[in-house]
Amino acid sequence: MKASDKIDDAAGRLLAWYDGHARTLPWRVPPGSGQAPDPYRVWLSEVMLQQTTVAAVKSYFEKFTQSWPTVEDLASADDADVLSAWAGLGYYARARNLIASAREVAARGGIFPDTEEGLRELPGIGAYTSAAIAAIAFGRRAVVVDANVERVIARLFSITEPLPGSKDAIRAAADTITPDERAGDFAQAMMDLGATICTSRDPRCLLCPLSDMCTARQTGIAADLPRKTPKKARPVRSGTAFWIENDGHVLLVKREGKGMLAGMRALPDDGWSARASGNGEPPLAAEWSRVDGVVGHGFTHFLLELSVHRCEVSDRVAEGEWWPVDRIEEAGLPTLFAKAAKLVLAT
DNA sequence: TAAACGTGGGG
DNA sequence: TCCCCAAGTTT
Repeated sequence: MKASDKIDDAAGRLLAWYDGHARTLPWRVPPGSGQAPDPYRVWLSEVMLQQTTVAAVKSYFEKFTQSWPTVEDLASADDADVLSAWAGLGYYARARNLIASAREVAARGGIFPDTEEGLRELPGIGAYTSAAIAAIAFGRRAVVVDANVERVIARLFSITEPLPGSKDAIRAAADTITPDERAGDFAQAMMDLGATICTSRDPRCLLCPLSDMCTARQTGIAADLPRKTPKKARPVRSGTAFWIENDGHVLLVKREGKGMLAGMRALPDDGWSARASGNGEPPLAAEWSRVDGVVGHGFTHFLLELSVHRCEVSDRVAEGEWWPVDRIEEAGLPTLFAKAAKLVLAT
């Protein structure tokens, strides 16, 4: 039986609201259109949307689907082209996992797994994304819980324990209102409600189709939920990037490993990291000059103040790609290094 | 379990 | 300006 009689028709209420208020999004099939969603586009959009706003994703989704219309197209692309196309979107492990997943799916004939369990085995697909794809692309009932749903459910049921400790309780509550039919529409309706009505700050309860069943609204604490455990302060690190030029070309390197910006093109640097500032030592002996100004950049877990030093060399002795300076915007630099390049070229 | 992992926009 | 936050996953 449901948690409460009052909440019984939350799904019906929400679906009716969605039929009239669904956002139009490039990766979305309109409710009631009868079109079958393309699992490739659902998957691609869901990965891009992980911790990333709809506004930021739109242009990337268009670019990717135009360059690679099918999962086989993406699977056969060069890694560097995919990473370069992802540049600026952040969380670059997503792009590396995207390539790996595309190749796995292509190897299976281009057919995506159609269950949560099957999807969950692809790299870069976790609890949320597997549920979302199973529901949206394949119509399977799945409890889809993202940050929007956490917020809606915490308020609807007045779950006051702070996140992330309340995740299990929130998921259990979400389960009680998840319908067997129209699972994909329901998931997207919850996310649209969270994104447009049940917003983090200043929820617009007067427009909410569930307002009369929302216990947090009844007690006036909706805007205070969900509570969250306080975050740690971010340390500030400093570092240096090096702009090494030769005959109108600048030296770019490929970042190794699996950590920060791994796999991405970058300027050489002095080894700065989240743990420690850089040592300031340039990668080669030359007549260096410091570029005026500093690049401030906020990562999730630390802040970086990046200085830029530049030099002109007569021989291309260093390891890396010599990239035409006047085409630096096509290099697919992560935002940090794009900012550094901009600083150099502004002087 | 907690930390690592990007970025841009809004209040 | 600064802090919070966004369709989370991996280790």
